[in-house]
Amino acid sequence: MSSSKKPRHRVPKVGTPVRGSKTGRPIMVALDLLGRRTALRILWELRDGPLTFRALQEACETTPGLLNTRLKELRATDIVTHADGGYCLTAQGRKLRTALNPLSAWAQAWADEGAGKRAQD
Amino acid sequence: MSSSKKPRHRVPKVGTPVRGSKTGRPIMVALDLLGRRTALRILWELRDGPLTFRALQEACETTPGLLNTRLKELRATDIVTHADGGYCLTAQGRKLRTALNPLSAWAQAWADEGAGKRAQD
DNA sequence: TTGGTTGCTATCAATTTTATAGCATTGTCC
DNA sequence: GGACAATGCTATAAAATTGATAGCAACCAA
Repeated sequence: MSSSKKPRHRVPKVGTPVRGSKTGRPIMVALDLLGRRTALRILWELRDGPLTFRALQEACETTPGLLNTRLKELRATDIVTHADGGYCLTAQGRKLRTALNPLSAWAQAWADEGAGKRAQD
Repeated sequence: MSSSKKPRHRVPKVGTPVRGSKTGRPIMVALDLLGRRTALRILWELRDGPLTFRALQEACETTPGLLNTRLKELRATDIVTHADGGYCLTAQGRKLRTALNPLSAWAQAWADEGAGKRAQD
């Protein structure tokens, strides 16, 4: 049987509709999963190795509640795991982290061009 | 003078604190900006050229209110612009889109491995 | 047994997002 | 000149998510 209390939170899953997309296409699922607050940040902070729940919480400047919600999602999707020394990236997670490298490179260039600086009057 | 009514919405800006980060480091600003709902999706949907407000809204499966909020942010940060035929990516925006390619490649591989499928019992 | 650390859960307020409705242009078409 | 249709939004209220804070059970060490 599958639990009796209503789920107030659902983990994105490939092949089924996710928030903002009815198709369930992988890229959409990924965009939903990674588009949630601090999801990308967690990936980023785990880049140099495992961190304990609390260390990760401080690194991400977030709250235990949200961190735990995100960790459940990232663990359920095989991106993060809770190994011996704390939370760390799985093989898939490391690949994802690598796939994010161009993003940080872009961010730096973007900042250098002053684009972000012109924002917000 | 700088408007008298209090701003209920702020656009992330390099060098100043953003949601989830007090440092204002470019990567953090980018993670905040792109970590907001449908932000990445908008970038994705504009990959093949300009779309009108409404076409973009349908493509992103979102509402005018949210779309408009995101567009303001993306326009203020020089990632999206409203040219002749509708909304489209700026030069920076196109670079960002390119920087996201590895992500979609990852998403496909991730899906193929069935990782996302195991999620959410 | 007194402390510290870790990994959470519980509550509640604040903010964000979703769902709808609708309006002021602008540009056809007849 | 109407009668559309399309575009680019704004407005409003409800639902969902996030942020802040408190606190607890398990474990380890002194």
